[in-house]
Amino acid sequence: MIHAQRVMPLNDRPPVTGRYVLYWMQQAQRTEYNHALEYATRQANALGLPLVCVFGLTDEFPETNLRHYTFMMQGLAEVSDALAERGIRFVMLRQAPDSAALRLASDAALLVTDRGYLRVQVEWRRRVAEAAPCPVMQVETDVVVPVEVVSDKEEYAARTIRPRIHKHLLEYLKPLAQTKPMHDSTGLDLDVEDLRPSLATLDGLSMDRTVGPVSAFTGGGAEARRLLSEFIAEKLADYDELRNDPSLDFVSHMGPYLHFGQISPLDIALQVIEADSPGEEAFIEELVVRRELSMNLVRYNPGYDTYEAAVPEWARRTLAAHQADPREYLYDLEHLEQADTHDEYWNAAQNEMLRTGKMHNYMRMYWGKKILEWTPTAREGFEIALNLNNKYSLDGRDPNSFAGVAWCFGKHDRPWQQRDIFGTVRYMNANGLRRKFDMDAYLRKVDG
DNA sequence: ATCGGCTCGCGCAA
DNA sequence: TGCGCGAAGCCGAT
Repeated sequence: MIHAQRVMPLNDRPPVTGRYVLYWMQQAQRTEYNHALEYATRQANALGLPLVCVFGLTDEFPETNLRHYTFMMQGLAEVSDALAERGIRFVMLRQAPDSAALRLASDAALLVTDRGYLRVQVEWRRRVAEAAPCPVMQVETDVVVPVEVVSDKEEYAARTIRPRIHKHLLEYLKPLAQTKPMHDSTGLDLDVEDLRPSLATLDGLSMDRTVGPVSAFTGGGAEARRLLSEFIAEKLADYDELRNDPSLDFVSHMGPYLHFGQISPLDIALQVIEADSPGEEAFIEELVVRRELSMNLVRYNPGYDTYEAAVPEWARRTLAAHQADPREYLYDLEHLEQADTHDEYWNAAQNEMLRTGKMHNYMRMYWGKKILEWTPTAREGFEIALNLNNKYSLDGRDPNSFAGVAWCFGKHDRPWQQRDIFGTVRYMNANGLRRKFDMDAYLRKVDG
């Protein structure tokens, strides 16, 4: 079902006649469990019109490179095939997402899109809603509980958002039925030069190619569902106990797929609950409470990517008070980027990200805490951590990335024991890693 | 191995 | 206004 709270009109244009209903795909790059696509299909059927899907492929997306584009294109090739099978024309244009949507909006009776929370995504939608001659509807499909249903303000911590999410969780854990379009649109004459969604198409785009594709993760909904099935069958039962151990592989690996909208969090949640496993509670906590806390941050804090706005006042105060503390180790961006520090665990974490496009969740915390410790100011550390994460992680620039980096600097956390450099911001060290995990095994895992 | 203290502020009870 | 308690820890005491 599609709850009314998922649907938001972005302008107040009166109904117009048109040749088709347009689904502008941007954040939710999938055909399964996509409320926006289903909403668009039902509207098209109600209006007796065919449905067309448009996607704008730009090489000017901030901070992206061949690694991100390859993963995304693997998913889009699959989307293109799946839409064709359902009789829906998929149009990929070499244009910015907003201008691609507007290019086809002129002949649309209605434009439907999905929702993204980053500034650039909000801005694209604002421009489309303003310039489109037809009504524009946004359907929120990349969270389990719609962000504004959970809270109308920036939440302070997981403990404040948790009860607000759980209050609505059952209500939103509802399957989504798939509707078949009444009219086939694959043969529609649209007078556009569209791109073929394939890896070869990337050759024609100008982008940063210094960060290459990874073999550790293949993009696309099929691969996401395969990994999810494997996780549920072999790892979920021990998730609570073993998820933090970086020498093991007891995580779901859903991050990159969620980032590109290649799988739906609702779909994941329903499958995990269906499995009736002891790991359910811990997993839902990560997938829904903590993930949607990061959506809350990006939605309500316009400076989510800056030190001054994203890091809370108490943390900035205590870090500023320790600004002048001597640093035993100091590294610049280049040395950190090349995993060239005195700390073999940190280097391994950085190398894991460089080589696989993903860093183990627990090491991400350690990694960020050490950047804070080894850079001249907390502000510089914050910027370096964000920069490296966005560049090399497949899920860089996700709300989770911004929240995760900010957490290392005190966001969504509480003060702890006073110490040098950190003040009362939570500290982590290598002894903790060794105490809890087989770190030699982690080093072998990354280097092997 | 286990435990308390560290330290701040939100949110609820009163 | 008071009070309990918290996104993943550390450290020293027992």
